[in-house]
Amino acid sequence: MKKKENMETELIELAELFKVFGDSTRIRILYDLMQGERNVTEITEDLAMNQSAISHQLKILKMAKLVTAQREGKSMVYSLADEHVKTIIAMGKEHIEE
Amino acid sequence: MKKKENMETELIELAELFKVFGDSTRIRILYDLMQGERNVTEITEDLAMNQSAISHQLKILKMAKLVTAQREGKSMVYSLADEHVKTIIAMGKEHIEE
DNA sequence: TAAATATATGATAATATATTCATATGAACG
DNA sequence: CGTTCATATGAATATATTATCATATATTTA
Repeated sequence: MKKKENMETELIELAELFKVFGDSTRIRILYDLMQGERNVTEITEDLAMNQSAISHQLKILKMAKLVTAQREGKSMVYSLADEHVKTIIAMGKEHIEE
Repeated sequence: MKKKENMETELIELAELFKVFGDSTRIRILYDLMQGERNVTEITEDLAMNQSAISHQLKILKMAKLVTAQREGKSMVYSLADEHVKTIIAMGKEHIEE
């Protein structure tokens, strides 16, 4: 069993993680990336949103380690960081589809 | 494959679900209920918070169908609605513990 | 049925969050 | 090396969210 304080910290971190999933722009970005890697312009077009808004949200996703980025010439190409992202989204879907 | 609009709606619902998990008070309530059912007073004591704050958050959890409530005399006893809650939290933990 | 206990609710204030606009930074290429 | 294209960033605004306070509602019991 963990110490009470550690548990509290862990729960706060958990909430912070889920908070990242809890925004429709960010979820749409993640879903877009589930189809394959994309640069910022492509994501901006796919979501039909402001480029700056997308960049701001990508930053949050990157800080949460849900996506990774690599430069390719002038563009930055984003991808999902790992399989957990897909699993977490799949779990959420299951709950909704009841 | 789903229609584009249905997908959008589903993603928005997903975001709304995760938003519910994305608050430390609510996550702490869920974790508390993972140990067993509790009435409002007990939750209030376990989290050492204001009773009204707890009630407000319980309402949000109930609307999201993450918890259920039943009256027992003067108290309302809350429980986790289903196993998905535990699974989703477990998935989140996995991502964090890397 | 009045008092006590348990919970819920509405309004308010404080805080957090997302989007937009303007602009900065960085890379490629003539 | 100046221009163009791609992305990031900071400030400002608008909106959403949370906790608290005061109080209402509901149940039990003296």
